[in-house]
Amino acid sequence: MKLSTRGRYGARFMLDLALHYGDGPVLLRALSERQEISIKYLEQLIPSLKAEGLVKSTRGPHGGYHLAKPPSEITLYDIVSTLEGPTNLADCVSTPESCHRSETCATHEVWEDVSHKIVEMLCAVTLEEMAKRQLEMDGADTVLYHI
Amino acid sequence: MKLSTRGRYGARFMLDLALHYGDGPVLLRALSERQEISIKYLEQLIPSLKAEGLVKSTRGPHGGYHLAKPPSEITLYDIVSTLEGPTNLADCVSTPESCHRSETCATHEVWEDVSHKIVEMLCAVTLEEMAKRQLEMDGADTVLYHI
DNA sequence: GACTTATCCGATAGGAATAATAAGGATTAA
DNA sequence: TTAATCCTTATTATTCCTATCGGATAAGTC
Repeated sequence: MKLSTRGRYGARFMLDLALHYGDGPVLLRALSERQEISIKYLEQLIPSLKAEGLVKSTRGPHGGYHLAKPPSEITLYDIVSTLEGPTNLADCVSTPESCHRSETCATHEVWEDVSHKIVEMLCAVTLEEMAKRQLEMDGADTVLYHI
Repeated sequence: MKLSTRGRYGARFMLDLALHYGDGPVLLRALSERQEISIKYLEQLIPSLKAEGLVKSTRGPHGGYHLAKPPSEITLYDIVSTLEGPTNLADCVSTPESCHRSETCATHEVWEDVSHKIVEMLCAVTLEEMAKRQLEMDGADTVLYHI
């Protein structure tokens, strides 16, 4: 039922890139410090995100990572499914042949229905929207601190 | 993202009881054979379901298990949350203090939103509905076999 | 062309959770 | 007395998660 750190850390990584979209490459070390996630762990997630065409990189000095597309074109579903595989409640949803009961099992149908709705919800959330939300939260904080 | 076997097998166990609701106690050995789940594993799940008031038992000869309430009053959420704990995408949803970033993290808000909607979906599915679905599937099968 | 900076790649390892089985005996009720 | 649940303990394999180390490769910089 829970996401693993791959999906959760990956979402934070991508959100950070979205917040710096258009500013040139983001230095991994700086991102790692902001998000409090080890560089080495992020390095494990990045290849999948690159292969999926969500992230690009620039090597060498002043290099780093940046989104491969505008934040409005990247959804939470893209990120989570890339890093964790199919976002289903049970394996029988994506591979019905994994359980010989699939065709005659009412629970299979229910897992399918709920899983499909979860996919819809994740698809509905874009990085643009998340970045907006983050900026609003940061703004609210600033106001509080200045009282 | 996936449910564990506790939630999935638990759902099958409860659905089987729902299908025999009103017929007296269901013999665990018979249910175990129908559902292809070992008795010993089911015995691990049952105490939680009893403690939550979802299942009752009758000991001795002709004993077995039966639902503690009508199938219409038991939801999939009752079953899954009893057997797997909070149905959240991240721990920070149920226990925000588990991550010091919760208050200033946009991903936290998103996990919260999606998790709440998942809860709503699971609450909307009753055992009565699932039993109905199962009977319809079985009926369809029967028709096919008789062609 | 040497040097530096940063990404890239592979291997590994501890730890936790999951999944399933097993054995044996206590308890209850027909 | 017998058939069933109930309860405890143990064990075992397996997978997943998380994190870290060391070095290879590429691209700018001087």
